[in-house]
Amino acid sequence: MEQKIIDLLKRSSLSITDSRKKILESFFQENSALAHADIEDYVGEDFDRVTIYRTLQTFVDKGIIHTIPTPDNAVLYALCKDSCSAGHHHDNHVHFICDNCNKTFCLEHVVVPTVHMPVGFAASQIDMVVSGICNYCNATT
Amino acid sequence: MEQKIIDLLKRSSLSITDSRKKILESFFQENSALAHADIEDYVGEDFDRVTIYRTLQTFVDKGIIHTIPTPDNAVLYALCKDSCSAGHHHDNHVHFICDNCNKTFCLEHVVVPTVHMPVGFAASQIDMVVSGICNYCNATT
DNA sequence: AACATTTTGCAACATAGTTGCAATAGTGTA
DNA sequence: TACACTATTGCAACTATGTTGCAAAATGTT
Repeated sequence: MEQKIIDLLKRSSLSITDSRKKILESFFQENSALAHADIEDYVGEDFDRVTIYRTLQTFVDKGIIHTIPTPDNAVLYALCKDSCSAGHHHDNHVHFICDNCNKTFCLEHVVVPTVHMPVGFAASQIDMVVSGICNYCNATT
Repeated sequence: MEQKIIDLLKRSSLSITDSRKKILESFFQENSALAHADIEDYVGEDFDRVTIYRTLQTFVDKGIIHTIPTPDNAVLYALCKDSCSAGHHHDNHVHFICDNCNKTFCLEHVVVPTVHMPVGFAASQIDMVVSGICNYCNATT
């Protein structure tokens, strides 16, 4: 894990710092998308709030994570797949929010469908967020 | 307009107050979705910030307006069509955000497509937000 | 190890949204 | 129209979230 994280940082030409390692670790540890507050909880008192904001912004810029829009307007972040590179995200998959456990997942294999736009409208990006019950909650209740 | 607004409030069994009239007016006046700040600008100094928050919440509860999730996580509100009733929204249409003029529109006639969920996931609500260039901006540039 | 460059922490600030409570305005009834 | 009852509003205070400038500390390079 430690090595995987260091490799990822090097590949993105970022210097290896404690906060970056810890924050990336939180994403690999949890398998769902994380809110800023989740990360703050995970890293504990080790790092300043501001550092987390800046680190997340850096990761987004470098294509390591992407943001997810949610209906309740909380900012969520999730790891990008390897195909993402700096400034060129490929996160055209559907995001799923579980109403039960409240976790958010990337449905990597569910591609956002195209829709037919009215005359005059030109689409450049499409976000799709589905909410409901996730597979884990469905299996255990 | 005044009468249309009063009728709408009565139909929702809400008392007719100055702030409710003024805030509804802002939605009928502008044809796009509005952020809290837009409404604050529109009503000026007439009403307290808190009143606007509470009024918007009331309108959402009564099915007069609905919220729109946006990729940059600003809360937007737009008028519901008549088919919406209290606690039972039918806003299953696509929302469009113009990257040029920054306005958000309800594409009432573009229905959110269904997508095939992975095994174990049950979808209950789908939000779709498209960004690009709107018909007005495409026509004038 | 020494230096230049990044990154971090702190303080201060800005914006967004919430809550309790007293004052005010709106509604139905006589 | 006046009254009383209820709903709504404004104020103050508070929490949460996010940003910026600058000095101190850590990182990468030689």
